[in-house]
This record gives sequence, structure tokens and C-alpha cells, in this order.
Amino acid sequence: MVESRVTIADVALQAGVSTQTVSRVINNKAEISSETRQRVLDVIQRLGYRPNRVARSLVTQQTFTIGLVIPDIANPFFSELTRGAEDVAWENGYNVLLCNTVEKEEREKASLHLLEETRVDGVILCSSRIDQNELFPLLESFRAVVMVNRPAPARVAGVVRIDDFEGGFSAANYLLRVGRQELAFLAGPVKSFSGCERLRGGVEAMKAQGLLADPARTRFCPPKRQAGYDEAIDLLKRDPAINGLVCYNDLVAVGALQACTELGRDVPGDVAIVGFDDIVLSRVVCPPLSTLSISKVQMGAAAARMLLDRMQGREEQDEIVMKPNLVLRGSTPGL
Amino acid sequence: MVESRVTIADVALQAGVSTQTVSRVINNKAEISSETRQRVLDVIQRLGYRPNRVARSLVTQQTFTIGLVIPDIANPFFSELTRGAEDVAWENGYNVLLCNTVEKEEREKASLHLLEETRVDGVILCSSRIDQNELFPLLESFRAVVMVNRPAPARVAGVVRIDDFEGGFSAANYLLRVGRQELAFLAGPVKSFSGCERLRGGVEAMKAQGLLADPARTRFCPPKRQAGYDEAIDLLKRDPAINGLVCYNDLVAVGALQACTELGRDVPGDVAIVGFDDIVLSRVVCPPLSTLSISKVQMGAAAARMLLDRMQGREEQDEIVMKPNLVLRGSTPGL
DNA sequence: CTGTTAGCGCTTTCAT
DNA sequence: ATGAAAGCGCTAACAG
Repeated sequence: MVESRVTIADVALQAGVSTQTVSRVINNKAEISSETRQRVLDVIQRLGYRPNRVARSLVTQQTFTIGLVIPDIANPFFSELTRGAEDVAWENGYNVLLCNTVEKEEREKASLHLLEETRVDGVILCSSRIDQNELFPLLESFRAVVMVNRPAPARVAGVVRIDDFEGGFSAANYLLRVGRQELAFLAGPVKSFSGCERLRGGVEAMKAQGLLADPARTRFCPPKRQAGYDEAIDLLKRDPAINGLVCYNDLVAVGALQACTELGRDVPGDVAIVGFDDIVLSRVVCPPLSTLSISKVQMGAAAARMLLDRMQGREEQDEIVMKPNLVLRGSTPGL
Repeated sequence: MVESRVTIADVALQAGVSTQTVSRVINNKAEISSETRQRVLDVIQRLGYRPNRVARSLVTQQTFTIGLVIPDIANPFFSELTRGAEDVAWENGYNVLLCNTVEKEEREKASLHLLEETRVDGVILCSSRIDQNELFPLLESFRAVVMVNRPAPARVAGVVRIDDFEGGFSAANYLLRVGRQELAFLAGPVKSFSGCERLRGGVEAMKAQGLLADPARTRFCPPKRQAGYDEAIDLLKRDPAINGLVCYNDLVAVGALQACTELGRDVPGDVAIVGFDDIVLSRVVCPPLSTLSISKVQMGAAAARMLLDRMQGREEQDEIVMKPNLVLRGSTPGL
């Protein structure tokens, strides 16, 4: 059914030249007489020839493909980041092989192995959950790696990250400044670097006011709306004194918001809520969510650019830290 | 820096067997003595050998990669669909090469050409904007194609689509039944098949009530929140009699919602709004959006499964039509 | 059960 | 400016 494809040899034969000459034409090498080039181009056109990148990759040892490993493409944070990365890759002639790990460590490892077998030219790894003693050796086999939201030594990978600590700090600090002392933390996954940093920032903000974070008011949870909802319900029922909620991300915060509504707690009157990420959602919930904003698209683009640099041996920068920006909306009281 | 990778020949040498034997081991062929297999496995382990899929693909003519062409990965509709497709692909040993067309026809064509050169085993093409006289020939070069939300003859591609006509019909019909006769349409991109179908359904619902759709109350627009906002502002200012808005999708509807709020028009009191897609957003805006719901993840999964079937020459089904489900929430009055 | 010989479609030398 | 020969790393086909 699929008649075998036209190859460079077919083109060469029809054009009465060697395959080498055809190769030179499709690669825009200079040393070709313009008549020969035209003749070859005509045949290519007529035959509908498309060079086989698989064959080309085998000899050049370049696939012009980068691997993008993310926990969940359905999460707006990562889909926007993907948008930025794909855009930059495309502009530079690279493709993106998507690996969605579904937040599973095993699948993350399997993805990395698979990308190695695919001989991608580089990898962008987002929010990895693998322990670094296992992770770093896995990364050695790639020509270049950039990690998003997780630290790494420059030899192992470039890093693009949010200043999570500062984000967590300013979230908690703001709530404290508007008089909310009974803070609780919906802190995201325990294994998440950014989760721990945000929490640490929050705890530090309390310490700065002479307050101690209560472990019973710290809940780790999956970075999802449902989880935020569940934890918030439980937390607020057990401990009605809580009047401020610092959430790992907007998804969790939106869940918490729904929990408050359901429990009849006014937001921000009874409970103030701060999210993280500034996804589209947070602008349109009721009340709109105060949150720490960063441009996901820009982050993805920055990661891709850094990766391209590293792939070419240029290491302009080993780390890019993006400062989150506290956006005040309806879920927190004004100053 | 990158010491050249270990190849099948290295393994063969170290294990004292032929490359063929190694090949048999890594491909789990039966005819191997278990001691030889173990010896080879040990060497593979020790050397950290990973088979080169590029080389393998060149000979087997299979890349175990499928191309996914979508207008915008940052759009939750497509990112959820991608999630479903990637999941099914992964389960079956396939990878997804992502091509984000940024809603540009030129980039869509370029993506298709690129996927052809990459020799992907199949392509899922979503919401293509290319004219079919141009598109269908482009698709011929693929072993298998599935189109999402756009019709195609079974020879050219399998189809997974929403019943857009019915969706548009029931949206308009519901509004008419609750007494909203002054309907306007924010109809999405002119070139979008689904946009036209939804509009056609809406117009038909009016016709069924003896009403005629007013062209001045039909606006085509990009499928984005901002566009919905802009068009709704303009539309409602010019024509304050409008009391029902049938929107191409939820993004547009959310924009329209914001426009109403800004113009001081009560939703659903003055203007009722229906969206399409049931993205997460629609559940959390104020008031929550009535919309036509379909499972995007399931759609993606269905598309991937259909593609795998077609790649293997099985054509169980040429078309899957998913019925949208009208979900009534706060943006429309009750019956 | 295992090895040998070709060859996938292209680019990289090295000639001419 | 063009061609011939070799080889990228693997598997298919056939021997043995």
C-alpha cells in the first residue's frame, strides 16, 4: 500500500548526478553550479522527495529533537511552559518530543531512558521528583540538559527556576502584614523542591515576626484542585481559628477557595488565600485569587534558549532565577 | 567531551558473541540460550548500553513516534486532549512529537512536512485550518492519520469529532426555550469547521422556532478570551436588545462574561451565555458558565487508539462522534 | 542456537 | 564542481 518512498538515489538517477550532488543541494552547500542545482531541485519537486531525517541523523549524530519531560501537560502551568519552549525550539529548527510523566517517578525514569535511546540532542526536565543520586547519573548521557524548578550543579544541567523561597516569603509576609497570624500551609508534594522552598519561605516570614509555624497547620498534598479542596476542608474543620492560607499553587488555592465557600467561610473576610503561578483560572474565580505571578511562557522559552546554548557548547548562563510577582486580587484583604 | 557511545558491536565484542546475538537479546527473540542471554545482559548492564533507536528505525522503517499537530498547546482544550493522546501512545510504546502551529496555516503545513521527514508512524491532526484541496495530498505521505474535529474521507484519515451541529443546536435551543429570542453568536474562526457547524446548529434551532438569525448578530473571532471580550463589548454596545449569547467556546464565553460585567449587564438576568468545551475555567468563573461538555482527555485517547489501529491496518471504525452534553450552570436562567 | 552478509538512506572523506 | 567509496548502528535473511 505504501509504495516505498523516493530516496536520494532516485533523485540522483533522474537528475543524472550522484547522490552526493543531491545531498549538497538539499543541504545548501555552496559548491554547486546553479544549473545542476536547478535541475536537481526540479527533480526533487517532481518526485516529491523529502529527505529522511532518520538516515541523516544516523550519520550526523544529531536528531534536531529535544525532549521535554513534564509532570502533567494538562496542568496549565506546564502547558504554557511547553508553549514557550516549543516556540523557541521551532524557531531554531528543533522539534519537541513530549514526555508526560503523570507525576510518576517510574515513568519519569522510563522517559529519560527512552529519550536517551532516541538520541535527542538535549532535554528539558521540569519539576523532577527523582532523588538526585539517581537523577544526575541518568542525565550524564545527554549532550545538554536544562532543569526547570530544581537546582543542579552547572556541570549536570542548566537551571531555570522561580525564586520559590522569595515567593513563599512574600505570600506569608503579606498575610501577616494584613493581620493574619493564624496561617496554614497547603504545601504541595513533599518531594517537590519548589514546594519545600515555598514552605521554607513562608516559615521564615513567620519567624521574622517572631511566630512559629505549626506543623499541624502544614499539609503536603498533590498539586491539584481536588487535593487542595480535600485538605482545606479537613484543615478548616479541625482548626477553625485559621485565617490565612498559603497555597502551593493556584490549583490548590482554587480548591481551598471552594472549600471555604462550602464551609461558609468568607474569603477574604474569614480566611485569606494566596496561590502561586497566576494561571488563567486565578483571574476568574470568585473572588479572584491573589497569587504569585510568573510568565510560564517566558520560562519555557528561557529554558529552551539555555538548552540550545548548552547544546552548542555555549554556556552563557548556568542559572536563570525568575522573581515571582505578588499580584493582589480579591482573595486577600487590602493593606 | 561526549565519549562516543557504546554500540551493539562493543557489547558483542565484550560478550564474545556476534552483534546479531546481541540484537536478539535486546529484542527478546526466543532463540537464545539462557546462558548466552544472561552473559549479554550482564555486559549491557556493565557498559550501560542503550540501543540506538535512530539506527533501528532506519532499518525497520518504524520510528515508534506519532506526530501531534495542534493549534495551541496553551489552550486547555488541546493540552487535555494531548494528555489523553500521550497516555495511550505511551502505553503502546509510542512517543509523541509535538507540533504547535500557533494557529498559523503556514506553520501547520511546515509541521506536516517536518513530520514527514521525521518519518513518524502516524499523525493526529487537530482542528486543521488548511483547505482540503491542499491538506489531503499532504496527508497521503503518512502511513496513518487521524483528524480531530474536522471531517475527512476514510481513505485519507480517521476522524474523531464532537457533534458540533448538535452542540450548537442545543445551546441555542435551550436559550430560546427559556425565552431568549434575541440571540447573538460569537462564532469562532471562519475557517474552523467546528465553528461553522456550531453556528449552523444555532441557526437551525432558531429556524425551528420560526426565527431568522441576524447576520449583524454573528461575529467570527479568534478562539480566545480577549477576542470574546472585544467582540461582546462591541456587539452589546451596538445592539443592547441582545439577551442571549451563544459562544464558540468557553474561552470566548468567559471573555463575553467579563464584557457583560463591565457593561453592567447582569448574567443571566439581562444576558444569558452558553459556552462550549467545559474547560476547568468555566466551572469557577462568576457566575459559572453553562456549557457543552465533552471529555477532552477521552477524545485524545480515542484519537490515539484509532491512529494505532490504522497504523496496523486495522480499521475498526472510521469515525467517532462524541456527543456534547449541555451542562447548565449559573450563566443561563433555569427552565 | 548462533554467525555472516547485506543494506536501510544518508553524509563524510577523499579523489578527480 | 562533481563523483566513488566507506560507514553511521542496527536488523533481516539466510546459513550452518
